[in-house]
Amino acid sequence: VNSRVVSRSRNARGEGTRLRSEIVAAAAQILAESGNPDSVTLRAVARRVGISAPSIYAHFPDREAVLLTVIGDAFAELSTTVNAAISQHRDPVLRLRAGCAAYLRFAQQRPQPYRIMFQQSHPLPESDVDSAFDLGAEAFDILVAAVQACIDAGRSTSVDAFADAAAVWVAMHGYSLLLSGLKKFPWPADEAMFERIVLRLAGVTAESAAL
Amino acid sequence: VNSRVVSRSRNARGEGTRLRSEIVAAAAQILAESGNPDSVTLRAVARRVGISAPSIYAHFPDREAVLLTVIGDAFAELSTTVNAAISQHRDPVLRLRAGCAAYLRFAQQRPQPYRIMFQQSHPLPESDVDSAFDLGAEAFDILVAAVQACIDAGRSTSVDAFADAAAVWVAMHGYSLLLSGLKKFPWPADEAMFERIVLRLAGVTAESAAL
DNA sequence: TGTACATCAGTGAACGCGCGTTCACTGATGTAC
DNA sequence: TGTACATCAGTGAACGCGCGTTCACTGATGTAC
Repeated sequence: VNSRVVSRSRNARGEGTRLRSEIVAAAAQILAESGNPDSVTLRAVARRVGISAPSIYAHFPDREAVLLTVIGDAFAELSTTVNAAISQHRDPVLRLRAGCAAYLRFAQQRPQPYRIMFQQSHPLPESDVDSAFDLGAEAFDILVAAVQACIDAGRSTSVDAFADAAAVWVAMHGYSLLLSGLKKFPWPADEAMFERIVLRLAGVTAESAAL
Repeated sequence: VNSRVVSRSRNARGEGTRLRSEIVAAAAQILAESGNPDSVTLRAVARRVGISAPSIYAHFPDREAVLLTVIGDAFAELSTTVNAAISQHRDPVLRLRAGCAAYLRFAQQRPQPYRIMFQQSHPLPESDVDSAFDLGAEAFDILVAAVQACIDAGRSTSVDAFADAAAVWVAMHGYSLLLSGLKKFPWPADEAMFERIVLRLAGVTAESAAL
């Protein structure tokens, strides 16, 4: 048993990571369809992937770890997509607009992950809530900086970038959730809402907003 | 068996309604503690009330009906409390302030029912989603009217009461959820947020807001 | 006032189900010699 | 090139659990006569 010590760590043979990502994708699908983390069961995931449930244990210690990966991926994607949108512009108002638009787009396109990302409901252990919180705080700093850049450029009347960024964020959050949740509500045009919950709350001056 | 036809309907003997309301209260407690409608099981409710699970069937056709009653009660309470707050004032700005403050207070004091009330996640059948929607729409009309009253009194610069009321609502919604969910976030003072997401979005003029 | 009986709230056992997780296993894959 | 064998991905059966719901029941309560 302990004879050969050379040749350590075989390194997965092609599968391994593939199955792992199939598991995560299936879990994400189920979550997107049901909107309920409780329905992301190991057996349901395994059925969708076409494997037996115990196979999942080769890649994740338990059910919670699967869900955590899905949510962590969603955070990473949101962060990436917002950063990409912002960095396409140099004008501070355009950067703010693009970042917020990307945020709202993500929330509309992935309503269920979005909803669960910012929900305290305890499928997550304390340590992971904290790490998700750090990710979120980092993203929020970007928003504060974007508002501050508008102030510095004389394009916003804001006198408190942090508080105004917080207002923009909560408004975007509420709009995202309600827009995807209450489809029957006679929502004003998207641009009208955007003008109010982003530009007005950020104190962007009218002539600046008009570009 | 079919001899006596006189003396119909005995009318519960004291209990009956009492047990029913104990069931609803227990379900509401469980929901408030867990934040997860799935954990409001008939067995858990029965354990808390101190009865056997099948006893619940004397008062509700199934599990879903219990949850529905809890949520319906929460809607009724929100509506009542907001209306009561508004009707304590005659000044339109004060009415708007009081109504919104009451809304935010409700959401902070009953975070879990609040969260589930406005969530599309399907524990509810279509017809009940619709009736909840009607309740919510009615409450929203009150907000629109409050904003319009400010406009009519020359206290708001708003030119679209409906769109501005929608903006106020989504912002209050997002603030409510995030404030109770992210307790570690360094939130600005409550008044600072209130000023932004209610008064500024409703277009209430500075001198009017200052009273 | 007394008694037979209808009514009613509530019980306890049982059903079938889907779940997370464990465990001993199987068969294909690649490597050492 | 051939063969023994370690490794590894994945399986199938089984466990104990909590669940919603059904069903036949029990015993207290109140009413008709």
